[in-house]
Amino acid sequence: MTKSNARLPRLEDVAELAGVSHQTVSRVINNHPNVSKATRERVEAAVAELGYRRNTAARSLVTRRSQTIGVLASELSQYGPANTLLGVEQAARNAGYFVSIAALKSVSRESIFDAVRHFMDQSVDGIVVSVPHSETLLALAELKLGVPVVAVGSLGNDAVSGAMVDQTRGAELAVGHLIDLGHRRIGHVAGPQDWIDGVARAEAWSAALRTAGLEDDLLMTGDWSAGSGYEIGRKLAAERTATAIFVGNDQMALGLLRAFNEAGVRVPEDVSVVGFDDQPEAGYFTPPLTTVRQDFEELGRRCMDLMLTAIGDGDGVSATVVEPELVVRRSTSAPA
Amino acid sequence: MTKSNARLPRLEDVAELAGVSHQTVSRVINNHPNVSKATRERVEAAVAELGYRRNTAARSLVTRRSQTIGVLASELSQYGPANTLLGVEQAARNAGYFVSIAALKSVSRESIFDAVRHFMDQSVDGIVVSVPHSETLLALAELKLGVPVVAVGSLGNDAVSGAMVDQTRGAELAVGHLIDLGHRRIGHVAGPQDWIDGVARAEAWSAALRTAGLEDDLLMTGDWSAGSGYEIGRKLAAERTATAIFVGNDQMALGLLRAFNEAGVRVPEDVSVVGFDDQPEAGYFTPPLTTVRQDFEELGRRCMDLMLTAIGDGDGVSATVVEPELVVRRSTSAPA
DNA sequence: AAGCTGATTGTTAGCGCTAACGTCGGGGGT
DNA sequence: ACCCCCGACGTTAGCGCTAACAATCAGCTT
Repeated sequence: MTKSNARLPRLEDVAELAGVSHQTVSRVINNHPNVSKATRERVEAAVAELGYRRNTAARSLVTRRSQTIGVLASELSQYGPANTLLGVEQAARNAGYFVSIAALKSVSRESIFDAVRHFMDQSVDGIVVSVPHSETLLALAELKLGVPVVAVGSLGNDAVSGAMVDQTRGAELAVGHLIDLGHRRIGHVAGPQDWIDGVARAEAWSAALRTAGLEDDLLMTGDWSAGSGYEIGRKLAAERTATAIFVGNDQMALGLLRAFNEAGVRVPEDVSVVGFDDQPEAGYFTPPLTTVRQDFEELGRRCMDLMLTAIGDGDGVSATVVEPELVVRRSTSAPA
Repeated sequence: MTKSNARLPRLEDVAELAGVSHQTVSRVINNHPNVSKATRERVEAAVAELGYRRNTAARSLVTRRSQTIGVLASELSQYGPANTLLGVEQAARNAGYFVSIAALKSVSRESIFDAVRHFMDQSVDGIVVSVPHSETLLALAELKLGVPVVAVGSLGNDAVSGAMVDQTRGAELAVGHLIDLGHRRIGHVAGPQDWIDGVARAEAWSAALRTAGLEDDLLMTGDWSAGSGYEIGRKLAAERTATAIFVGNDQMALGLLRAFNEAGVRVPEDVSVVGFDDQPEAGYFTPPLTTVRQDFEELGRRCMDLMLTAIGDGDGVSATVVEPELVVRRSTSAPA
């Protein structure tokens, strides 16, 4: 790190210092077996002395592998996607990979292709797709791009592997909790229905209600934002048909709480609210939100595990589904 | 994108098809001036026909530039840092750069060095540092690493350039608003004092109060989290010395609101609260939060502007300070 | 008409690395 | 004693690209 102007040392320089050929140095660097202990140590000493670091570009050129994983993400400013990225980054760096990102401002066939092209220009060794739009997977499957693709938030398809939090289980936890409390009229504020998680939660909510012999007719759809939750909350406060609401994420739940508060609807006395995600702030809403925790970092790590196996240097991966967890706080109680 | 098994076309292939030398193709690709219109068009046609894309590794090897910007970030799961990254990524991709990230789980000399080494291994052309710890800049200045560094959230130093939101102005806006409303006892919940923004806001709060001839003795320090805001809020609710609180960020403000609500302290009737950041949820807190908006994406874009000029292909940049904006909602009012 | 200029194109030599193959010697089997 | 094999190295040939220089040719000038 010190010498800023001088040329960086190459294999050749190390070889000279160690009194071997550059190829032997390469072998040491790459942990090839057939190097005697003595030479290995001598080379390692030379590497240390010169502060040698291998040139990624040269290596990539010949191996045709860039040691880089591309992460294609949307909604990166949101808690879930951001933490997933964190998990991926951590696992990738541990495995010696670089992480290149491309954020999508809007999800369209065009923008996806553009980002993928960006990654191919970089010859990434794999792409993690954290764009939980149903459309995305289709778009990706369409262009067969010779590198492994791992999808976040779905189990993938025949062309793409995937890691996800068990949405069905999560919705069951939420709905089950409400049913256990004695609620019979349980509504759902769903996320956009072109989002994988949005439909998954809505379907699981519906299924859980039917299984319990309850009606699943109180369904509304937001756009994940607190604002949309607020609008829906106002309607809900006016109607007062449900005694409990299962909301698709914590942010919409926040909007709901706000609307209920304004309308004089008490939570949980008048209506119970359950969120989804358990973002760090959820425990400080008014009232503290009962919600379903998703471990996004773990999700990201799992993605990277899948990626490594797909690329070929993986160490064998077990599960692809992360279990969610119910966190009970003070936005739920038995109905009046 | 179609041919997955066949070798990707190289300059040579394009050259052959166009009936020119590979160097001429290179010239076309790189927009060198001295190429006749006819050949240029012929080459471009060949490029299009073969779907040629230049090999980054080979190019990097010879030019010693990777077309990659490293973004060193911490707290990526938070609204501010995440959006800054978004701004950087967008600007970088527009300028034809790749964005590589390294997230810091904890900020230490060790972890910073590690991440920087990671970037140097990748021969990044520049590093954007979004780790608003005072310590970070020192650590970075220490190791002179032959590439430009741009710091987010500070104006940098002699070795590092920087882009920031005008924290002083932001704090003035917040405190000024409270003073205008008639408040005389205005407290501050600061962020950690080893964070640049944390001290900047605290100092500006203090300065603004003194200028107005008011006391600046009501200072408490949190860790940016809603939890810490909650703890502080409980104390504040018990003491009831201040009639208004300027909080270092929206999340701590959320905790404060929660604590006040529990303690029966009404906002804004009993005490006014101003936050900082204006994250999208702030408008849906109970009550909706008056806060100071920071345009993080713009901040990220500015960083990239600075980076481009530092690297040398910049188009001349004006300001490095982004103006904050006061957003008045319902958590502030005149004192009783 | 000879020579010069500048625009356009081609040729050559690496960038630093790894894969493939060549070499060399010593130990074990016969 | 001979041969073969295999471990431990070295040598060679690119990977695909760009920089630097060489070559060619048309259009001028004198």
